Amino acid sequence: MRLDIVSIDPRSHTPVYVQLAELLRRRVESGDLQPGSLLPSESHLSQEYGIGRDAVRAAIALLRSEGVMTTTKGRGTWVREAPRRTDIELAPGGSTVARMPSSRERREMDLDEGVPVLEIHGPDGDVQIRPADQTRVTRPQSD
Amino acid sequence: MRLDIVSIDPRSHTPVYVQLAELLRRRVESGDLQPGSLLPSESHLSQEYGIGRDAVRAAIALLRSEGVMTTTKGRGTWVREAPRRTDIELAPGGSTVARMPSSRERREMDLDEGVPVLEIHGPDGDVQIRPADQTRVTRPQSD
DNA sequence: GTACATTTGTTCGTATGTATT
DNA sequence: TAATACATACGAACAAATGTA
Repeated sequence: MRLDIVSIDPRSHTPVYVQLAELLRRRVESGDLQPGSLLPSESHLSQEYGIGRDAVRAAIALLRSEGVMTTTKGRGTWVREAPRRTDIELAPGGSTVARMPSSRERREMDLDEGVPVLEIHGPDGDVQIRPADQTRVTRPQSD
Repeated sequence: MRLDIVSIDPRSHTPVYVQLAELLRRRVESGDLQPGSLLPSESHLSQEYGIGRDAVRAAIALLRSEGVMTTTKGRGTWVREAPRRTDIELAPGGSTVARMPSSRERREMDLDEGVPVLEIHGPDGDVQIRPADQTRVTRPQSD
């Protein structure tokens, strides 16, 4: 049973698209919208909430940038299913940093929006770049 | 050898806003636009390149999402200055993953757009969340 | 303290292009 | 082919934040 906010107030000081994003995020977090499930179309959401299509698109873009949703042109928007993470052992003397990929890297590695990359540096200056949503960097209990 | 794009072709199959983003990114990478420097206003860029303001905003939004630019309402857009990274030693038996922060986390930690967070898990289940652009996770050469 | 100019933010309207079913 | 859905792009208007005279 849900008592969440189900309508949007255009007179609020909070932008309409932020309200919609929060509403949708809450539905994901509560399990009401399961990973893999399809969202209503932009036009549908636009009409359902009585807001402009730009606002719907902005809300979805925000959630995409957080890695919560993923959109396919001509098909629709889904709640993103995060892939399983593979453990990578950080070498002695190694290090790792995270950052957002450039557009080119995102294209070449076929990354969803809102997915960072991990730069894993070995002790000899070698660098490995991996999708952050598929990676967990570990250090073993004892060497 | 590639000649840099210095103008924008509205008939190209590459979207206008992507062309502008690439153009600006190249100017940053080449050092022509230094970190900390102010971009021309959206209206100025719109007129200079003969494109709509929406396209300019989309280009800048793209660069923000990559952590390249940062924008302040009412003031302008700057080339982002990345902070210095602090080393965090990954504990034996610990692990770390990277992801994008939620809107709330971004607000609470005062993170720029396009900045991931690192979840640093200790061996005892404790979790530390740090801005990825200020953090380097290391493992010492020998324990 | 006010008023103003500048700049970014939000929203709507409209049109066209591209991808999928 | 047709219908549906997302992507790009233009214009326009007003709101909100900032800095300055």
